Amino acid sequence: MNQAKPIKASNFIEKFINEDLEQGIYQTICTRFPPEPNGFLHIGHVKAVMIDFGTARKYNGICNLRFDDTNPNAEDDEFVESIKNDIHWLGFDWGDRLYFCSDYFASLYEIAVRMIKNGVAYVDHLSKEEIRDYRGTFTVPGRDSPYRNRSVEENLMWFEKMKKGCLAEGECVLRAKIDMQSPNLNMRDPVMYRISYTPHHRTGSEWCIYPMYDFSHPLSDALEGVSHSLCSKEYEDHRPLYNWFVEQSGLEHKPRQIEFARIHVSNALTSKRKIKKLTELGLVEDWTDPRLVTVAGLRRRGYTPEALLNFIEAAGVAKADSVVDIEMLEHFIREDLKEKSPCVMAVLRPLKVTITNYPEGEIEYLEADNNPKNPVMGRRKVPFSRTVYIDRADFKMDPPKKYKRLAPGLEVRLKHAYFIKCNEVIRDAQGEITELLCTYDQQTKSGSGFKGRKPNGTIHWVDTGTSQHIEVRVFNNLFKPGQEDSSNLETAVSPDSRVILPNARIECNFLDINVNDRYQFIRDGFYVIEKDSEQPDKTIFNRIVSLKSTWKKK
RNA sequence: UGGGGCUUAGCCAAGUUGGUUAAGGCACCGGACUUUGACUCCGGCACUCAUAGGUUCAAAUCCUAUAGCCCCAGCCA
Repeated sequence: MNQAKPIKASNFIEKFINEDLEQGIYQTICTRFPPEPNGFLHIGHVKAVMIDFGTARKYNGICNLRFDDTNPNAEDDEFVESIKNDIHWLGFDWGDRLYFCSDYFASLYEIAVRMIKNGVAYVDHLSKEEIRDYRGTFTVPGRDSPYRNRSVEENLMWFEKMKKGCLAEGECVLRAKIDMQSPNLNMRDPVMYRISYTPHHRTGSEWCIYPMYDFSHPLSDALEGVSHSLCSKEYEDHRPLYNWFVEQSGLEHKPRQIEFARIHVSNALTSKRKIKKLTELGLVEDWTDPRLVTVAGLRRRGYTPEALLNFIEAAGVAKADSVVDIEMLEHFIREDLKEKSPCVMAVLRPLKVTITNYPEGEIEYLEADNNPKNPVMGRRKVPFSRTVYIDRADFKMDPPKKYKRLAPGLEVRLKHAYFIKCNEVIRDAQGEITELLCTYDQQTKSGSGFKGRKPNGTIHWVDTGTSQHIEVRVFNNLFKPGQEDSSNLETAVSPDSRVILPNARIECNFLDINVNDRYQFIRDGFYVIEKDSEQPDKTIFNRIVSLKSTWKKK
């Protein structure tokens, strides 16, 4: 396909791609998303997915999903399934281009043999410790291994033995012969193959030698015809090596590696290692815990793919180290859900209110918009009677100035219903407020157009007779402020990171309740429905994110 | 310490073939509106681009030096 007019670049990667296209280095764009199946995807991977799949999509090219499964000690099928599922959920598809590096083991082996024959690879019998020692340091150049100049025949023989399983783990490795004096440590004869008898999740015991990343990755890219290998910054040092292996392999196709900075989110962990640690310590349920920024956790929490994608796009692609404020993530889920999710009334901490001048036994049905911003979501009937619940947070004995809720002697509007005025407060023996006695004003009915006076605010409520009991889980930041980088995760995790409110009540007359449906609790925030796996009949509302502000002082 | 990167507001981030008042978003602060203290709307928010010099009529953009931060010494990826 001829790219006569370059697509407008929205970041530096696309600028490079445009240049390559203009110079005719590549005709079509092919990228790849190369996760190692050793954990669940998290928000950081969403960025990579978006860059890899998104760039391909933008250039009308293709993106391969390739699992970098070259280390049998870490990988598992459980993770390849979750990764595939998460990518689909995010809205991307690899079509029939699902690859595994392990599918290339035979080709890679042949290339290694060819490199031995060309004199650029050798079998080294130095121990792990000796190799480290011979590698030198940042300032001290490395020394050649005594095995570095073995004959091709000898190397071939030993490599054959490695492959056939005649040798023990750690006995020797295959190394690239480059330059032990290089200022770039990656070029000091990197290991290409090591021996491991751990069964591989896909190839079982077929192989006992496994290629290292630096060798397998560039060649997998070349084998697949990848034009642009987009990866994170820590691989910048590896680029010369990447190019060297492509060159030495004799493969025709020459992919180009371009690096970008990973995304970090404040007050969240975007490290697979640390997330894994949290699960192991039992500080979170598992990889799908809603407090985590794993894709599965965010999904359970109620985040939508759109919100995640918009967030990543807004955060941008650059090369500077950065930490994006988690408020930005929250902004995008609010924005996405604002017009999508129905507004319903719920009280998290119920407080009984009796409307003393409302006829006993009478029930009337009030009209309520399901979403005032989005009329196509329709309306619903809300039952109203003499006794209702409001939220304890909406009543104060001694209201501060500018308080816009209920207090003794003050009048507020019950959303969708009437003005009520608080006349009396009832307490129990412990002095705890148990009930409010109020009167309502019939002429202030919602929709009546009453303009006679202004209420002191609008609060939400549910009917005592018809509201439904629910369990609400409120998720706060997993970490105490500023502690997210703590090496001691046990003390960094906030005990308030998950609060369970067992007595909450919600209107029960709205639509059908389905798992994964999202609702706005008026004033309180956005919630998603989850079923308790142990008590499938129990309805749990997980808070996705709260509304912007509550009562601000001053 | 050798090598590789990075540095524009509280947080991200455009802008880098040098040329009028340095995009946009998040956060924040005013004000309007309001049957959600939400939403929406209007306004504010970098005389300055890590620092110091230099070149130029003109520099965030070019040159020089300095500082700070990140990555690399796995038979992990």
